[in-house]
Amino acid sequence: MIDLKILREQPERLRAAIEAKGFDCDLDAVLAADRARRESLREVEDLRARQKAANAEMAALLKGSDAFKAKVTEMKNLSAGLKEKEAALRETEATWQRLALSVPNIPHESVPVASDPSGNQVVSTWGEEYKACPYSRPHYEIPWLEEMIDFARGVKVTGAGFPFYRGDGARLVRALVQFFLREAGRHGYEEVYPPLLVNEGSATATGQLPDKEGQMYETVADSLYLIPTAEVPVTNFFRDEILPEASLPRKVSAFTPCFRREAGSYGKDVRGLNRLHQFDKVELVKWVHPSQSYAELESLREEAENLVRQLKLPYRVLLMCTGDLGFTQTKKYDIEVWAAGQQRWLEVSSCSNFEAFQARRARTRFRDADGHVEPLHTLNGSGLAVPRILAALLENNLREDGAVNVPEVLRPWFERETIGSPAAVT
RNA sequence: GGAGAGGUGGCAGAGUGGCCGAUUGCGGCGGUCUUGAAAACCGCUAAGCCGAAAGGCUUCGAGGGUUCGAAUCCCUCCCUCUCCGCCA
Repeated sequence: MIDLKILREQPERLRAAIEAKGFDCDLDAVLAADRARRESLREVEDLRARQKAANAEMAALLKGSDAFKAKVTEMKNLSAGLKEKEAALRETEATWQRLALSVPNIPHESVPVASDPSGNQVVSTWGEEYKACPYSRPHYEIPWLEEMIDFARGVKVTGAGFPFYRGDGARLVRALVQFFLREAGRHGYEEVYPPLLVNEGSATATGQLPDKEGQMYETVADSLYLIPTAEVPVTNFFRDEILPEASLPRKVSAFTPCFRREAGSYGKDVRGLNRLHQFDKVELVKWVHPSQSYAELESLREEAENLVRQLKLPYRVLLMCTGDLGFTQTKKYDIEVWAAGQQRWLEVSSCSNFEAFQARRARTRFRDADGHVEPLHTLNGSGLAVPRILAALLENNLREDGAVNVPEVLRPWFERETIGSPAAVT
């Protein structure tokens, strides 16, 4: 939800934001709905005030008296009028709410304005992009891959995009998750294991609803949604709560599977592990004081980068342009690792600031020392998403003999130095 | 899943048609007293919306309804607790 003050006082700022993000949103309709709602509200409140005043009078009157009866007759009329106005108000409120939820968040001034990904800025790179060599290949062409990641059986059991991880593959997933969570703990994040299904209110607060229903799996009988990211349940942890200012920043990490329908992206990057309907991710979420959110975005990005560096994967950081910003975000960094086999970059983390956009929808606020209550700022970032990391590890660490080196930092959980040695191939 | 009991302010807990945004207690904040503290006493102690302000309105799980008037009566839904059944 955008700040209503900005909507009313600086609509041009919003118009520019909508334009820069490339969203379709009729701001004039929103403004008209806002005016209609306020007018309608005034009418209703005026009548209710008169009704309440009459109530007090009637309470003092003798029940059966003529004066009382006269009042009842008078108030019957008023009540009928009020009922009509209330019905009208319900309608204007519903329209207003639907429209207000359609206004996207405003990009931060430091975000480059551009309509397509060519406007994204590479802000840093780490490690070297390996050139393709005679034995390098995309992970989905490694001969023994199906031993570790069984796509065919996943298709049989569920459908495309739901692989089985087996043996070393399953263990590698677990090792990565353990590593990510341990690092998050070291950075002061409280580990949380959230529900994997959320209700409509939660999905609305974080911005998945309305409009993006198509991206989430929905349960038929209970109107619950499978989470597309832990961001949804975790950000809603403090929904409808007021936090003491002294408790900020709050930092939570969460490992969960994520479920995405990816409607409309069939045929795009769908090979192997590049794009799945179910994948594992550790998500980092922060609730911070508004004055700190951009500093917190930088530290979040740094924490995510640190994970990739420890895995010794070459990566680059992109500052996303306005056209690549989501509906809810004001500023976003993507971290992409280099996958030597495919000779391309794979996005493994997305670190975003939402300012008060989600907090307003979720009614998560903080109270300062003077007792003032205001929405806080929320941020989140992947730390990290598993399958593409796995893909990059397989491709970058593939040796001439066909085995893959396992990064040093995963040893506490993986316990071996290589996987997929030629001997394992059958 | 079946039967029953409930959902009221930070917490506990009154309130069964009007003067109830709501008695009271606890907790929290401020003050008096005290060398300091405790105790005692006094005061304050919800959020949202509308409004330039004065002020007004909303909210007693959610949504409808009855009524001149609903925390209170009716309906639907959600949730919690107890018992039974089932079950990882």
